[in-house]
Amino acid sequence: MKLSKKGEYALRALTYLGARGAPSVVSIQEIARQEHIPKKFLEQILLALKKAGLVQSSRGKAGGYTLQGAPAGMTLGAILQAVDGPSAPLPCANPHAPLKCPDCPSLEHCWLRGVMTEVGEALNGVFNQITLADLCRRAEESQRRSGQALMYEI
Amino acid sequence: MKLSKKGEYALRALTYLGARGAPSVVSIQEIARQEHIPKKFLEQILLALKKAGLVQSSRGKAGGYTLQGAPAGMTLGAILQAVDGPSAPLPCANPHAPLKCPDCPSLEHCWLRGVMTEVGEALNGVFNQITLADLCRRAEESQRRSGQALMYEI
DNA sequence: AGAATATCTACTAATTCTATAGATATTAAG
DNA sequence: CTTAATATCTATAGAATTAGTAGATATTCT
Repeated sequence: MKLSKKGEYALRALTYLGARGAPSVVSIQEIARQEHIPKKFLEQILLALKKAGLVQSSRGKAGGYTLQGAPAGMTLGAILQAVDGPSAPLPCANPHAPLKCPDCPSLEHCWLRGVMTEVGEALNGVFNQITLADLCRRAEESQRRSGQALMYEI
Repeated sequence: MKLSKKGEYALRALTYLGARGAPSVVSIQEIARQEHIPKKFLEQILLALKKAGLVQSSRGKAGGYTLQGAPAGMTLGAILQAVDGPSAPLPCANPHAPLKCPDCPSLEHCWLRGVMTEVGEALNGVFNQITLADLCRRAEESQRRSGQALMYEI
């Protein structure tokens, strides 16, 4: 239920990219500075986002990251799964690759499985209805209200 | 989004109580044995459930625990909150007692707050729509199918 | 009095999460 | 061709949370 730091940083970084409007190339360093995220940690996060196909990167001088695709097509669920890995309430409640829970005698005997699979799907539904576009919109509203940059710039 | 062991054990224990039908008194030891839960750990869990008003207890010989109220009135949300404490995606996204997140300059400047508050409420909605009665029903179905006791009895 | 139970507090062990370190590869520019 | 700025990758350390254990006390029934 609690958003992990990885998740939070991923949302901040992607929103920062999204708020740039046209797909511009932004370095890890810039994002880290502006959003107060440890640079080396952000490295790993952006790498995970890249593996998931949510951002593109270019190396070398003047390299950096760019959003891959429109913010409206990038759900909270996809973002969090990219950095935190797939998540089900119980190992056996993963709809795609159900695993026997360590304590259960077998998949079939776990009576929590059915309910928890449904719960997990309902939770995913929540995360999949919110997109990066929503986050960007909110961030810009907030920026307009305060007259300040996204998060920390004063 | 992963169910904690405390949460899982709480659900199992309460379902065990609920499946007894009429509010009968059951000892920690019996629940622990039948559901394969470490006894001392279960102690703490039942104590938390008692503090939250979800179970009653009686001490002394022949003492034990009883459900407080009907299973249909006991939501998954209430159960998990009792053992794991209140939970919001971010500290600032708690609808009742919002706290400044460690990294944020202030509550007002956090543009994640609005979205995350909504997400948290949607997630709570999911947990509050499922009750112990649902779990008991599922458990009994499972039991009928396999001809076995709730979880482990063979 | 004795046996079986719940209650309470403190502590230890295991696991997961967060962050850092350091080496390598790539690219642009001078 | 050298330098500077960047991404990439793997390993590890440090911190925090979760899971589980231990032991003493209080209560109740027989």
